[in-house]
Amino acid sequence: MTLTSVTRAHPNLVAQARLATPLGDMTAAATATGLAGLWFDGQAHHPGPLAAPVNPQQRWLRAAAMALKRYFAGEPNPLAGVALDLHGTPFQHAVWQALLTLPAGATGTYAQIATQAGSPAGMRAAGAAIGRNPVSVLVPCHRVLGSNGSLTGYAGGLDRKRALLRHEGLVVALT
Amino acid sequence: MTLTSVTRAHPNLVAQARLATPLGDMTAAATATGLAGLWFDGQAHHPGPLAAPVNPQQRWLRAAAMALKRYFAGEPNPLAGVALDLHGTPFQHAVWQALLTLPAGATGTYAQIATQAGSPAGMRAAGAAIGRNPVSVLVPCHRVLGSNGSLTGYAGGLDRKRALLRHEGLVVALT
DNA sequence: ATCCACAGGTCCGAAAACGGCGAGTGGCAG
DNA sequence: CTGCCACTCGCCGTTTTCGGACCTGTGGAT
Repeated sequence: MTLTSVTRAHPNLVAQARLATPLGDMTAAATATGLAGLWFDGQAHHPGPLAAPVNPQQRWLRAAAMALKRYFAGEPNPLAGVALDLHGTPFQHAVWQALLTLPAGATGTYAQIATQAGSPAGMRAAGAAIGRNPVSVLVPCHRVLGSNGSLTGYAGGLDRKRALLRHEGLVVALT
Repeated sequence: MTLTSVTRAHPNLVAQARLATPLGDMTAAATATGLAGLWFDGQAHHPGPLAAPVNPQQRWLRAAAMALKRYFAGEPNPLAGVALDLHGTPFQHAVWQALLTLPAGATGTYAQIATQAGSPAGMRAAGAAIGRNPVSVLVPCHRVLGSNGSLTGYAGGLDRKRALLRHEGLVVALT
């Protein structure tokens, strides 16, 4: 673990804050350039305690708070005005970028995302990359389902995935 | 488990409504093209809660309501003016189509329907397909009996099957 | 730096199980 | 001999289960 520990968290965070949502409290983190992370408490791949100072007034953290508010109010395009500064491998960036093309109320499959990310056979890898999405909710990794329509997984727990989809007007049956 | 997240009902429903009948309340669903489903509460293979908005004024739902009324009033050909837009496999479509050739007061056997559907040896498969008939009552799956005359089964319960047949003037003994 | 081994996560095809059946068989009464 | 059950077994489309294959990310070793 000598050098360059990657993806655990963004290398140059400058601020963090706590944000409350109908689905539980979250931690947000930002660099000077944009929003870098947004995690539910205790979710999978949570980066753990952050070094950055708490500062809810930081530009991108305020923006994130407003975006979340807009999202849960059902407004379209909640990410407007929020810059993202994500940290990951090229493939991960491609995958996360693909996620952003899914509008609210729509869903995609892992295979679809993989194709869009330039690796049509890499659906499993896409699954892994999606699981590591650093910005929950706003980067809509919850809109990706298995090719048979099953929920298959969510870092924040399947309950939240169901809730998010339901909030977007989709009818979710079970598991 | 491993269930699909989106309901396995017709993919593009646009409206649903509740309809009352002498045999119990039903849920009806329609696409823009025609009536897509009609289920007794709690019947087997009920699709569960539907995504479509409630709208009793939708064209095919009004048509279905009138058709049901005509049926229970004993009028012939109650389906006149009602378009159907059913969702199923080719075989299922063939079976359901075959059902529509049975006039009120007449009965057929599973073997007969299977033959008519193009699969003379597939009576058992026909039974399964008939059980999944999405439009109860109006698509007369209740007019199919075992080759020995037994009732054998009905998604809405044998009591309703008996009642429907009796209403059509048939003398039903038992089982 | 580079390489290698391993873990994680989904799709797809084949195979088996599951029904709203019928026909054929064999045992028992009448 | 004839008729009636109870049982078994073959049928066939659909659904579900299961195992294998593939790509990337991580971390330790060279």
